[in-house]
Amino acid sequence: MMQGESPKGMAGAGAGAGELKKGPWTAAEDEILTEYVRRHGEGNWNAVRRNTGLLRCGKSCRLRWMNHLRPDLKKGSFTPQEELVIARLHAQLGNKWALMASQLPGRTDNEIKNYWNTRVKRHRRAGLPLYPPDMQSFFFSSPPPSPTTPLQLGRQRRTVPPSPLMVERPLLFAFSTSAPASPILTNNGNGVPLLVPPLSQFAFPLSTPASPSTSTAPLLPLLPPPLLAGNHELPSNQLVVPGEALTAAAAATADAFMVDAMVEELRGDGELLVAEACNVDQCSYISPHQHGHAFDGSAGINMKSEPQCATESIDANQILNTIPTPSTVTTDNELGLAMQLEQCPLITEEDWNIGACPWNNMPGMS
DNA sequence: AAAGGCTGCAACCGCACTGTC
DNA sequence: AGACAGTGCGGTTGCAGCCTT
Repeated sequence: MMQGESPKGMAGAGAGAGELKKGPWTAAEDEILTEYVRRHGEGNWNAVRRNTGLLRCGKSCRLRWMNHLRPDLKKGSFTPQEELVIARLHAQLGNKWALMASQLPGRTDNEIKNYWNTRVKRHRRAGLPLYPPDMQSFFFSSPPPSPTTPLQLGRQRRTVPPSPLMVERPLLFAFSTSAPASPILTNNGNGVPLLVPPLSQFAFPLSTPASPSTSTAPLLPLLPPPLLAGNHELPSNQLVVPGEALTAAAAATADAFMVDAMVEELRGDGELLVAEACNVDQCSYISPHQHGHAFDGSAGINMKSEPQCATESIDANQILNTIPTPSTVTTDNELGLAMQLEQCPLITEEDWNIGACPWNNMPGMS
């Protein structure tokens, strides 16, 4: 029985006036919606119903168009490259499906979300680490938090969910040696304490060994953790730095910028094309309080301003070597990673490499 | 061959944000 | 300033098809 034809969902042809149909879309409905969008363009989805008689709510129309009818959608399963991008994006952003989708042309947030949730289930069942080992070691000096679940996190809407890299991002920053203030002890939402340095201590010191004295050009577009974003509603168990808050837009921009660089990195053939090394003043994460331009109030994904920066190609080892090791920070998560990796001794870096042994060749993977 | 379990995916739901009046 | 509509997002649900026993 089709979902839309179930007694519960039946609100279509036979339904009373004003009733909205639910369930799977029919080809005829698709046709109507496609034709409407072709004529009027996207947006104003509630008008679809008014103008076409389609018994679907605006949200349903939008969803159908965005996820299935858009002509630029890419069909089929994810490529290994895409899977790697998703894993990396998730490592950096957490469950920011829309932002991730914006970096994967032709893919939808729903698609990515479904893929990832499936992956989480598989890996959990198989006792495998969620992220490739190189990412575990690169992004996390401690392991990524376990996949978010409602039980663990509760409702987190607009509260800057603790994405793995958000959680760990401070570790990728060098602290200003001239600023002795203590890091702020906060919480990642899972009850795991985090060390978040005051914003004033964030710096971009990851200069290349070749130019160790020039600290204005970061190797990676690493950004202050959005945990500090003042416009975000933070969970009560997270502390903010008063007066030194980034705006949500700035934080989103930061993520988008970082994602761009990451995708760029993946596009590089063999060599890790890492960063568009920027003068800090030119980078778009700067708070609008400091720079009035470049912030139009729109969300981050549309604000991928092209930094006016020189591009550098840097060997990955350089980056790894320049990332400060937070030797004094040991969390439950770190212990967890050690245990997790120990439990999976057969999974090597090679196993995760594209082509060599894609994830879907792993045990339990189809 | 049949039954039950599992998986992938489409769609819905509720909340939050944004713009307009 | 507040109400409202429109939109976006992430979590969840339910179903069809496949797989296993």
